[in-house]
This record gives sequence, structure tokens and C-alpha cells, in this order.
Amino acid sequence: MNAATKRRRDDTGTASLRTQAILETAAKLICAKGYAATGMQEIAEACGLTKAGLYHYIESKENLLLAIMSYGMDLFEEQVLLQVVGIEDPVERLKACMAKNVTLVTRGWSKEITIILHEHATLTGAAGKQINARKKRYVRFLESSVQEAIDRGLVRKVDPTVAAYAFLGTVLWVYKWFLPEGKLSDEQVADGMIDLFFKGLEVR
Amino acid sequence: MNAATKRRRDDTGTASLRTQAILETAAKLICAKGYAATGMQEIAEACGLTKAGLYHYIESKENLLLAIMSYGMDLFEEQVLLQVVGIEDPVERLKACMAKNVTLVTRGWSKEITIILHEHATLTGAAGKQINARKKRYVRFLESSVQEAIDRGLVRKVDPTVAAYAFLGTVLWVYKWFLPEGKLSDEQVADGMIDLFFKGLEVR
DNA sequence: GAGCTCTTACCGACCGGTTGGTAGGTCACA
DNA sequence: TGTGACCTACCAACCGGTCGGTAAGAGCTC
Repeated sequence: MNAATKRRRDDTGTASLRTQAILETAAKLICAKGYAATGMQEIAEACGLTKAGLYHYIESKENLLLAIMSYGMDLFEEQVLLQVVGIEDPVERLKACMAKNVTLVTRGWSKEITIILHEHATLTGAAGKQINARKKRYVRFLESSVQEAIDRGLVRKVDPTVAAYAFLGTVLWVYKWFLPEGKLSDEQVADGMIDLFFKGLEVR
Repeated sequence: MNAATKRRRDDTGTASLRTQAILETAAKLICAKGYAATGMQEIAEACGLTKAGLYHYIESKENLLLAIMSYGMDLFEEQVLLQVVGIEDPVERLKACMAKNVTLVTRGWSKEITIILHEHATLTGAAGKQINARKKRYVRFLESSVQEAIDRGLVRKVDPTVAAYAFLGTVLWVYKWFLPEGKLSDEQVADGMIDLFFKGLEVR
């Protein structure tokens, strides 16, 4: 009796469910060690598969990374963007967006987000373009929200592009230093950053 | 006549000069491809050496990265920290610091800085601790400058730690998106960010 | 200035191990 | 009788690193 017969098959389980699990396991490893430093063998073993078995589900290493990042972008859009696009007041919209974004990064639920942030130049060619386009949409959303706030006289006049990237830097850099067991809670960080950033935008 | 005899020896040139050149060449490659994805062979060839020849100058790959990062930290401390520590007014000190820091990142002179920012978790053990300690000193410098500004009544009361990390995020995230040929000049970015960040700190 | 030694700066060849990826087979289940 | 799931065995290329060797110069002695 070999490993194949010992291991329980996932019978009726949809194939995509298994693929999802593989993505999550791979994400955990890649998040911890970096894309280039993580071997396919390692990922396969963590999934309870051989390397060849893993390749039954994925096409290539690069494709695996793309799948992880795409899933991460889905997650981000669902947990951040979709939650705030409906808010009518552009300032409140941006504030809510910052809060959601900070907690998305601090709560380590989604290793995929960290991977997207860290491996920002790893994917090249068509795959890279695909992810970049989705990121760009977020930047544009921020820029236009800032512009809207300016037009409505809700905030003073600033460069929307600089504001958008300052917003992003403030919020996303968090992944490099935040520790859940540190002296600052994620709410404190989020509140503090919202206070800092939006006090700088107020009309006097 | 083989490659060895054809190649000119660096006779009287100090050994450290050659090492310096190797560090710079290696930094360029690692900056472009990432530490894990850059091979020693590749670095050696870019230096006009064989791999064994390269190992005449360095101890190991990890050590090479440490040397690059240490040099980057030297550069940073010399071009940013040393230029501003003497400024008496803490707000002016922080403003100057932000300006210097932005231009250090935007002007691609120093690939070493980008490597320090990107490979923030690559070095482990004693080497990692060494670099981390120097980074930590910068955070503390920012925190205490903010605290000093608060104590003197120059800015409103905020959490110095959150302010320091917001400062860093704003300034350092730049390495992920800034392009010299983009629509924003580095001065525009620096000025815009200083305006945004410090307007958020002013006393009302 | 010939002869000697010591040092620096490298090179070609090689090490054990790992890389991403694949061909071809086996097995359970429908 | 498929078909999807998964395996063993294997590939060429590459990994970081080391080995013994060597050409060229520096410094000293006689």
C-alpha cells in the first residue's frame, strides 16, 4: 500500500475547492520566504502532494503567482473597494477606505495581499500588466475621489496624484513594520493615520 | 594567451576600490532582479570575473547583501540624517528630512537604498539585526523629533509612533511607483508630500 | 641585477544539491 | 471504458561555494 492509496481522495469535492486550498498554502509559503526563494517542491509538500501532483492543478510557477495575486485583488476589491464606493461624501468615502485598507493589511488573514505588495515587480509581461491594471484602477479611484472632494470644496486644493500616493504609502507601508502583538493595535494605527492624513486636507 | 593574461591587473589600485565597484555592480543587478533571483555567476560576469574570482573579494552571498545594505545605510545617514540633525526647529528638521529622503529615493543614484527598502526581511540572524538596528535609530529619530515639536507646542498632539510610520510610508513607498520620466518631478512630489503631511500636524 | 620568496588576483574544473518542469504510468471511481 | 487524480522517475540547467593551481608583481638579499 503506497502513499497514493493511503491518502484519501477528495471524491465529490469540486476541483476548484482543491485549487483554492493550494493557492492558500502556496501563498503562506511565498509570503514568508519570497517568490523566488520558494521552491515548487516545497509548495507541493506543504499541499500533501508531489511536485508532479501539484502540476496537475497549476500550469507553471509564474501562473501560480498570478493566480494568487488575482485572488488577492479579488479579496481587496471585495473587502475594501466594494465597501466604500457607495459612500456619497468623497471625504467619508476616503476615510472609510483608509480604515478598511489598514485593517486588511494588519490582520494577517490574507497573505495574498502582502504578496501583491511585496512582489510588485516580480510578474512581467502579460501577467504583470494584468495585475498592474487592477492596481492602477485603485489609484485612479483615489485620485478622482480626492478631486471630487476638492471640487465640492470639502478639502483644500492639493495635487490628487500626490495625495493618492501619500495615502497609499501611509496605508500600505504598514505591511513592512506592523506586528499584531506590538504596542499599537490596528485600530489605533488606522485611527491615527486617518486623523493625520485628513487633518492635512481640511479647508481652513 | 588566455583571459587572465589579457585582462589588465589593477596594479596599485587599492583593493577596497575594486570591492566598491563590485558592490555597486552587484547592487544594480540585485536591485533589478531581486536578491534571490540573482545568481552569483551573473554578478561575477557583470564584474568581468569568474565566480571563483568574485569569491576572492567576498565571503558569501549573504555577506555581499549585508555589505550592500551597510553601504546604503552609510549613504542614507550621510545624505539625509547628517544634513538635518543640526536643525534646531524640530518641524523644520522634519521637513528638511522629508525632502532629502524623497529625493534620495527618487534619484536612482543609489540602488542600495532600493535594496534596503525592498529586501527588508531577506537578511536574518546577526546580519539582519545589524541593519534593523540602524533602521530603528531612524524611526526613533523621527519619533523624538515629533515629540519635541509637540512639547514645544509647534504641532498638535498626535501619536509620535504613528506619525513616524506615516512619514516613512509616505516617503519610502515612493520607490514602488515613481518614474523619473513621469508627469511628476521629484521636487513636486517632495513639496506636495511636505505640504500634505505637515498641514496635518499644524496647531489650529 | 640576478635570484629568491611572499602576496595578490585571479581561473578552470568541480562539488553536492536544487531548480522548474515533464513523460508515462497506476489507481479509484463513474 | 473512460477520465480525473496523482505517482515514480527523470531531465537539463543552475545553485552557492570550493579546490588546486598560476601568472604577475613586490620586496628583499647577495
